[in-house]
Amino acid sequence: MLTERQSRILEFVISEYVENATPVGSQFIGDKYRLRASPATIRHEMAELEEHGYLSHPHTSSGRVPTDHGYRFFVETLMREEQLPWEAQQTIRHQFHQVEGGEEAWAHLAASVLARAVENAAVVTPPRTDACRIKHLELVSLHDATTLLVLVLDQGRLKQQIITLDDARAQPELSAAAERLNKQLSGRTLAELGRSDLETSPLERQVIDAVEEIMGEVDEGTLDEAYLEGIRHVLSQPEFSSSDRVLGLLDLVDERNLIRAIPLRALAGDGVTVIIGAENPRLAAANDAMRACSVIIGRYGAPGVASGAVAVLGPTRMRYSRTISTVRYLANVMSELLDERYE
Amino acid sequence: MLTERQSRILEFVISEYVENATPVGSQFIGDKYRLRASPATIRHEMAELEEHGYLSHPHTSSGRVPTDHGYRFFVETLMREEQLPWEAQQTIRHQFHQVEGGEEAWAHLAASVLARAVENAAVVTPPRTDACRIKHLELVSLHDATTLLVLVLDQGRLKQQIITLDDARAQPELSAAAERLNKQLSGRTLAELGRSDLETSPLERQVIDAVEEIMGEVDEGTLDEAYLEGIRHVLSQPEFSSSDRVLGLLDLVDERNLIRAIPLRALAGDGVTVIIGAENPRLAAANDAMRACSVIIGRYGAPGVASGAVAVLGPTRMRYSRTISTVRYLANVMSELLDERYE
DNA sequence: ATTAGCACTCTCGCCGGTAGAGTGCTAATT
DNA sequence: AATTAGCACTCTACCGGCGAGAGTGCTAAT
Repeated sequence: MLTERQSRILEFVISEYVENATPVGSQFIGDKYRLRASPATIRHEMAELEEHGYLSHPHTSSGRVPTDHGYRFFVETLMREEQLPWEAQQTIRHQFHQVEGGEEAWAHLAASVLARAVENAAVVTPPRTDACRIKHLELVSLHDATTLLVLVLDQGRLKQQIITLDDARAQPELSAAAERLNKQLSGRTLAELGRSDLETSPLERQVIDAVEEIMGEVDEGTLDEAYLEGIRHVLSQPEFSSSDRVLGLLDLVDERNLIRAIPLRALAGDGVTVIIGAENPRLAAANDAMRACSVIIGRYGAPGVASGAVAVLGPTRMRYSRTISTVRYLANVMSELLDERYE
Repeated sequence: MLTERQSRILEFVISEYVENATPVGSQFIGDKYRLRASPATIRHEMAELEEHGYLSHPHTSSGRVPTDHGYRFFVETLMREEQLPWEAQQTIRHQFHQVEGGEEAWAHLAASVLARAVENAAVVTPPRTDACRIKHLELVSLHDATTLLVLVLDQGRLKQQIITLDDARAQPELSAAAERLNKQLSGRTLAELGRSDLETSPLERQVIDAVEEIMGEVDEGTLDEAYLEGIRHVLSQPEFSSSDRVLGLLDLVDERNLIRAIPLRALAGDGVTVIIGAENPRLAAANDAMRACSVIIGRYGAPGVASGAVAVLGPTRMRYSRTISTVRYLANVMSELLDERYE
């Protein structure tokens, strides 16, 4: 494995490269970090690190650059996760008290806060449960047979759908139907809905169909609802100065592909996951520009009750320590707030 | 004013520049458009056009480029608005039948369709009325004193807010309160809410406060709800190849500034409005990159009942005829659909 | 194991030269 | 009076060469 000195050199190269985005040379490292070794020695060590795949060479005679492998080693063993400064913690907490809105607004806010905190792009999904339950439904006549179905699910999720009934119905009749359905359906999940032992009128049947459809979508947990903020930060980094790379990343953003590409669901239940560069084949295949990016993902909420994900997307050349602790902190804050709000 | 030939030359320069994004010279124009005139003559005319401010010169010896003024003249007098090809019309109509969702989803879809159709960025706001009316409200107990207020407004708009009551209340009590409030408030606007001649319990008072807050926001017509799609198209144009300009535009996108900067509200009631380059001082001041952009805005819906705006943002070097007719067509389609859905 | 020394490589910025596109002006033509 | 041919001029874009600088890899000495 790596000697003490090699580790230190690797660490220095990474922290230097992260800061300046330029390949770093042996002399510079020796000077700046007061290693008791001449440039030649450091070169020697660097060559060794390169053999092990931790560093690489843009071309014959320029300084070293970390590889994905190098970053991985850094994250795994070299880096000590910093405590998020108290001030930063306060800033984040403070911003959450600004808005009292639905969960969508909440997730949106979180994405925005996170993007600002880590100066990279951030993705946050609103909290979702695995199998949601009906809490309440309501029918409101809009116009002729056009009717608004309002569905309140547990954890305060709210869905609406406009349905067109077979015949026009007056509001009192709709209200009566809604009341009957509420008695029968309240507390049920989608699965329990299916085997409907309940006798139904055609009107009620139609409403139930719509309810099933909505709950199917919700259970499926469409990631299209995720919020993305702050791509601007990523694109302003020097590695994306060439315009084709910019366009590559924008493709992801525009078509919501980015969000689909990030395998939020397939994560270890807790803790923070780090995906560096081309490590995840799905991401790398999705887009060329992604190969120069890392993704840090954390989960919040309680699995099985209500949970969501927060993620940061940035260049591989990223301040991992800072980013990881911010993601972890934000996930914790969101879990707390979620707890406060519902049982 | 301009002679016949000058007009033609101006038209040619614009159409050529729009297509190729390179300054266009006298010889080229003469060759391609079979003008019965030598390059020298055309140069002469171009010099005249430049004096009048319709064309300009990147530097001493390169072809001409249209100015904002030139585009304006083109849009005003030279251009004949093309009928949108039947095929394009069908494509647009077709896509609208895909989704039956809330108005948010609808506006989002429209933005996406429009962006694709004109290959530029598109902004669409969901339909809003000037003064909305309460149709129905509902209270759902979530946890202790934490309660979800669901508010159905006219035209099927739906708002939710989580409120924390002074004391915990059971669901039956909440339902009863909701029913009482429905009887009293149904059909009222925000203004009519204020002078509440109605006697209220503390619980009801609290709910009414929340309702007022929500309706205030809705009436205000927060443009944050607008949907933006397709910036990618704009940024891939050659005029945005330099990365600082890219960042400039992204600033707008990211912070929703773009949407705020576009003065959707301050428009002539009907028809399509065209803002070219720096013509609108607010836009030009908002962002440097905007000076190279034009905005085409159309309204849909019936003013006073429910209306919204659709807009396209693209480089000043844009296919105005095509864009304008697409915006107009889309606005008409959306008006129709809105009519169908509600009275 | 470390290091000094040295040759080597590659980038980057700079200079100058050239080809090409296009203009503006003037004087001749219609 | 409008048009045009002719010509000098200007500016850009591109290419090759050159030197400085940074950094490496290797070898031989410590």
